[in-house]
Amino acid sequence: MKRIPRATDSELLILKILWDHQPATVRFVTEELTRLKGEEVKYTTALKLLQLMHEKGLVERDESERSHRYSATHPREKMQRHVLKDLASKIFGGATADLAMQALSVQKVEPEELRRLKAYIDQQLQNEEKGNDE
Amino acid sequence: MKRIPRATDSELLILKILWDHQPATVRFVTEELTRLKGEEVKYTTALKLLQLMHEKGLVERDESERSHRYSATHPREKMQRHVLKDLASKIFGGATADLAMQALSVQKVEPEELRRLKAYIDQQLQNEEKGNDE
DNA sequence: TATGATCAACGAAAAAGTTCGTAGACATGA
DNA sequence: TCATGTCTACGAACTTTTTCGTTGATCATA
Repeated sequence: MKRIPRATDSELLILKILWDHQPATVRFVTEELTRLKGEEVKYTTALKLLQLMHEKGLVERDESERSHRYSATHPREKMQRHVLKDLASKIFGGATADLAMQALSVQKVEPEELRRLKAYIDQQLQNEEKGNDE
Repeated sequence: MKRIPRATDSELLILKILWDHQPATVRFVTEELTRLKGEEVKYTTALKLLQLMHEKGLVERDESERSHRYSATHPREKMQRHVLKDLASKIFGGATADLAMQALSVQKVEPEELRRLKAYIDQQLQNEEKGNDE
């Protein structure tokens, strides 16, 4: 049960790129960073970030080829939960339902999505009745 | 429509304190910070942070007494949404319903809370039918 | 084999964020 | 008035995060 290290803003951005395009080379990450940030990011900048993330254990590296391939160590959902938890403790009083509601009001959510979420909640309630814990 | 400035981690912690105890003196914030972080925070450290936040427009200051009283500029919910939005853009693909679901799975949510959330969703769906936008 | 391109590693500078000591203003009370 | 304590302002040291230039190795190809 290893602890997930804290990711900085830039690191989160890189993780997002990796989850979508894993495994990825430094070159690719550099170009994606440039695209997402809307300003040029130098190759060595991306390289350094990935190296630091590798030291921290946030990413894994396949060195079998000259240009290394990087992948996120933790799956997207796990990391998202981790980050949300951190955020919740920081500015939400732990009331996760509040967090969920605020999340919904961030932007317009499609009715279909809302129904999906509702179904998820119903399922949670079912489990509750059965006395199941997570 | 002024832009909300980006808040750092320490600043979020201070905002949380302010929302609960507004308006507050530097002295009070110092003590709360110490309590929340579990390690002593010096008075001038809290003062400096509040001063910087004031410059940024994150907090307002009542200088009518010798010990100034600080308050958060933006209400809790607004700021929470703002931070969530920021986070969503960083690691969620914009799928806010996903964010909401992850939020719910961060920790066990009480059935009552779940029902409250469900009611909220129903209300959203109602509005949808009526063709109301936010 | 020479030339130019690409790569990882590294170190250092720059930027952003945090901590705190010191100084001077003001207040309180002996 | 003098000593003591609290307040704001300020600047500097320090830490963390981000950026990038330089170097030497590897590779492709003329």
